[in-house]
Amino acid sequence: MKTVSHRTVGRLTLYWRSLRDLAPEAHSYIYSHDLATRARVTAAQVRRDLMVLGYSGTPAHGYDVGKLRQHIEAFLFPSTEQRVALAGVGNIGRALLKFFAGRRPTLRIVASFEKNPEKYDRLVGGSPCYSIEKAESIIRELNITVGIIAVPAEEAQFVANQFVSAGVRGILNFARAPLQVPPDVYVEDIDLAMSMDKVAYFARHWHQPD
Amino acid sequence: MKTVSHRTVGRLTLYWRSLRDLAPEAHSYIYSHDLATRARVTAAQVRRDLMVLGYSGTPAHGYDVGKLRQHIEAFLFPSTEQRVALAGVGNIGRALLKFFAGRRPTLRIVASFEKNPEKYDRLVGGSPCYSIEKAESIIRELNITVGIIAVPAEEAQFVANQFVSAGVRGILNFARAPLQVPPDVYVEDIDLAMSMDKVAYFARHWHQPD
DNA sequence: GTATTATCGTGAAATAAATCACAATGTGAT
DNA sequence: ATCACATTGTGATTTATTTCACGATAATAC
Repeated sequence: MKTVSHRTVGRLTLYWRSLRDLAPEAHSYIYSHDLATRARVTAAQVRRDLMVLGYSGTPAHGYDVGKLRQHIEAFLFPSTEQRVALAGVGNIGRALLKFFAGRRPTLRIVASFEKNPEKYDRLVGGSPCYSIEKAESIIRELNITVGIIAVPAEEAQFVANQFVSAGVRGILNFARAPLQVPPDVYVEDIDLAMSMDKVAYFARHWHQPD
Repeated sequence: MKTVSHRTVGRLTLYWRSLRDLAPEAHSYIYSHDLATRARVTAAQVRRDLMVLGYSGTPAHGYDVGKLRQHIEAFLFPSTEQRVALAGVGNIGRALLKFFAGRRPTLRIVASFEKNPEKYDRLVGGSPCYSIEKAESIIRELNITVGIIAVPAEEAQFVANQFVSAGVRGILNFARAPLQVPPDVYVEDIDLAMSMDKVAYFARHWHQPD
């Protein structure tokens, strides 16, 4: 498979969401500029992104909503259930467990891990929480391929190592610590403090139009 | 002021954090490659980023840790307290309130807003929660310039409009809806579902080395 | 049937960001 | 003093991403 831009993958989820949220009867076809408006990008960007799908619209009607959506789903979503584990059931961790619970049939958090004995060995946010000690064996056993890290910065690298050696291939990292992982493991960082600082900075300094 | 790259601003917070966390006595000087390792970027990237500060290191010792930190702080942080409001005290909103509480002296969440009457008119996560109806007047009154949106997608644009017309200049948006704002208002989107989808996608597909 | 029109797909150009590569610098060894 | 060295700051280059611009296409109007 040809390599697809990072950002394109992100925007495809925006398009998918827009299509999903269309009134079912109102539109059976949609134009690139309409999709673009909904996702707040340009029409050219939409058309460029959709090129990766191998599905074409027609000049007359644009894109068939149902078909386009199916092609995005085929591209973006796994064919079999993809399992996720989360480490660190503090403030953020618990909010994420609740947020992601039942959100997608093909992407499911099936376990969480925690260092603090008062928090593990019970259900948290809809899935069982285990001692972090058991992470490696449980991840293997349940065939988990995606990990979420929501532990303090000091422990993030340790958790990442456990995840990677157990077979996790993608990590969503909320810890305020840049992770060291093998090049074939994908890491997406969400650094809340950094984002906040950026917003505060640009709120004070004039910035270019979008 | 010359316009500074989006990403540079983000990385400066990483460098600042690295400097802050150095053992105070261990290093009074630091080299670009050392900072680079800590922030998991390249040395050239560090030097390029630091150009915006107008502070130079010396070829012999690298950067004076104290001075570099001061310059980053002067660049990145406001001179007077910058006030923040949050809308939507659900799962994510409450976690954010707790997460940001007391984190920085110059950046403080001073109010939250909520539609549901059962949740407002009391303290939530350390700051008072008001009816969303009062947002505009309270934002003006308290001179709030930064807003966090953690409401459902359907209400996000309404809240953004309130924020903007009350004088908010930067928005951290957790809603899964692209916002429409004037070009001089900065928006940073954190789309948890999109990030999760991206991680899941790239966990399944081979990707280039970092 | 032909002209008109709006849209699509995509090569080419523009813009943004990261990396390379090297002259300039200042330090310590001899 | 002089040399060798590691590091800095930055112009030039490369890579990534977005936007432009236009030929091709198919529906509709006449």
